[in-house]
Formats: sequence, C-alpha cells, structure tokens
Amino acid sequence: MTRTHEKVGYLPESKEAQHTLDSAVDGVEQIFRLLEGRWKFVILFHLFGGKLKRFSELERAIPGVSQKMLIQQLRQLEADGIVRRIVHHQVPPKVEYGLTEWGQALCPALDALLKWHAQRERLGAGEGRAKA
Amino acid sequence: MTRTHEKVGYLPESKEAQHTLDSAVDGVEQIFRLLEGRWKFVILFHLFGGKLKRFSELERAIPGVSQKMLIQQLRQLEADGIVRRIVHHQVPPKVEYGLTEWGQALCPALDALLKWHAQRERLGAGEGRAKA
DNA sequence: CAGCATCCCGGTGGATACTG
DNA sequence: CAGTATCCACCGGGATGCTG
Repeated sequence: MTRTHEKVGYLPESKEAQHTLDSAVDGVEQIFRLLEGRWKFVILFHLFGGKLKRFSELERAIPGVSQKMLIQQLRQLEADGIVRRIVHHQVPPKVEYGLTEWGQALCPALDALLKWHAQRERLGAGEGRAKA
Repeated sequence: MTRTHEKVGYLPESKEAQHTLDSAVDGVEQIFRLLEGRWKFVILFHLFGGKLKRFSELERAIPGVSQKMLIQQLRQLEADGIVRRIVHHQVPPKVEYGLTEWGQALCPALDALLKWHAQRERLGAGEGRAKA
C-alpha cells in the first residue's frame, strides 16, 4: 500500500476489498502464475465436479503429456492449494488426485472468462485502427 | 467436436453454449494466451474505465518497462481486439491507446478471478496432504 | 504404478542503440 | 515522440532413462 495512491474502483463489482491499481495488477498476475503451465487446464477440467483420478488415468486421458510434465503440473497445483493428492498405501502404489474446495471454486471464475471470450463477435472487437 | 464425447456441464453456469471438455479447455487456453505477457495487465488496468493514454504516459506510468516491451504488448493487445490505437497526425507525433468495448468487458471477468483469489484463506486451500 | 534425474532446444522477454 | 533493430539470457517444457 505504499506505491500508488489512486485507489478508486478499478473493479466496479468489488465491494468488500478495495483495490489499488497495483494490488489489482499483481493480484491477477499471481493468479495467472498459478494457472500458467501447458497442462494445468486440461487437468483442472478433468477434475472439475469433484472427480478423483489416478495418475495413470490422467496420463491416459491427456494425450501428449509426458510423465514429467504431468507430475510437475500436478505438484504445482497441489502446492498452490488447488489440487488434493490422496495416497493409498498399497502395493502396487495408488495415488488419486482431486480438487480442493478452493480449486472447485475456480470453476465459475473461468466461466466468466469463457463468457467474455464468447462476446467477442457480438461486441466489435476488431474495428481496425481508428484515425483522428 | 470430433475428439471427446463427454459433453455435460463442465461449467455449471453456462446456459447458452454447451462446452465439451476439450472446447472448454482450449477456450480458456486461448484466453490465457491473449492475456499472457509480462506487462499486459498493468497496461489493461491503466486503461480500464475508458481512459486514453499516450505512449509516453504509459511508459512513465509503468516503471521498468522498456519501449520494445511496451510497444510489443500494446500491439498484441491491439491485434487481439482488446486495445484501440488512435493516431493523431501531428508533429510531434501523438498516439493514444484505449480499450475496445470488448476490452472493457474483460473487467468483470478479472474481478471474478480476484474474488476467487480472495477466498483462498476462507476455504481451506492448504489442508496439507490427505491420507487414506 | 508412480515418480525422479538429466540433457537439450526454442521462444519470451530484457538491454541497448538507432530512426521517421 | 513514438517507434524499430539486434543481440542475448533465461527457463518452460519435451525426450529419454532410472528407481522405490
């Protein structure tokens, strides 16, 4: 709170938390960092709806992903509190992945983005360059 | 529509457009690609609210950005229909940047993400690892 | 089955200098 | 003022091989 001083509603609908320009910016940037990664979304969507999936299920369900990548992205999501990891102590090993409550809560937010994307044609996005 | 066949509501709130898992996934992925880039958000937030800013204003307002980066990100946003570029033919040159209508419409969607992020503590995101 | 270690390549973004 | 051009470092991500 020591950087910019403008603090009016950059985000109209925010009623509880007031954002400064900077706080809003690095808020979304943090979020994007969480979700960044070639396979995060595929994983997420496979897990939305409270589904639990084993490592090997995900591996099969996501064509093209390598084990390294799959585990890497899963671990990041887990570290960030989005994904839950459930270890069954058995031989052979069995590990399941699911979403945390917070992870589930991401769904509507992504939906908002999807809706925005869908508006693209309706609003004139490609007006070409304006002249003055 | 030739890849996966599961097509139930991955996104509960979507009433108009039905998404398959794949279409939803690369929907959000496209969106993230649009918004990806070290300076996009700072720019966006400086422009939210219909504000117009000159190149040099943005340059000063965004500490740390180089001209190359600033122009690069602005051009990408423009090409993607998010930012408008208004050229005033004068000497010395004057160019202003603003958001398109669609660009403006991004605001509430980002707000949804911010709200999600804010819920993090309230919902138990960091439960540690579950055992079974 | 689930996961870690290593090597390598390409693209993104940064610094710097020049131009209409 | 508003860019363009070049050169370079970094790291995300892919391939491959090994282990508890």
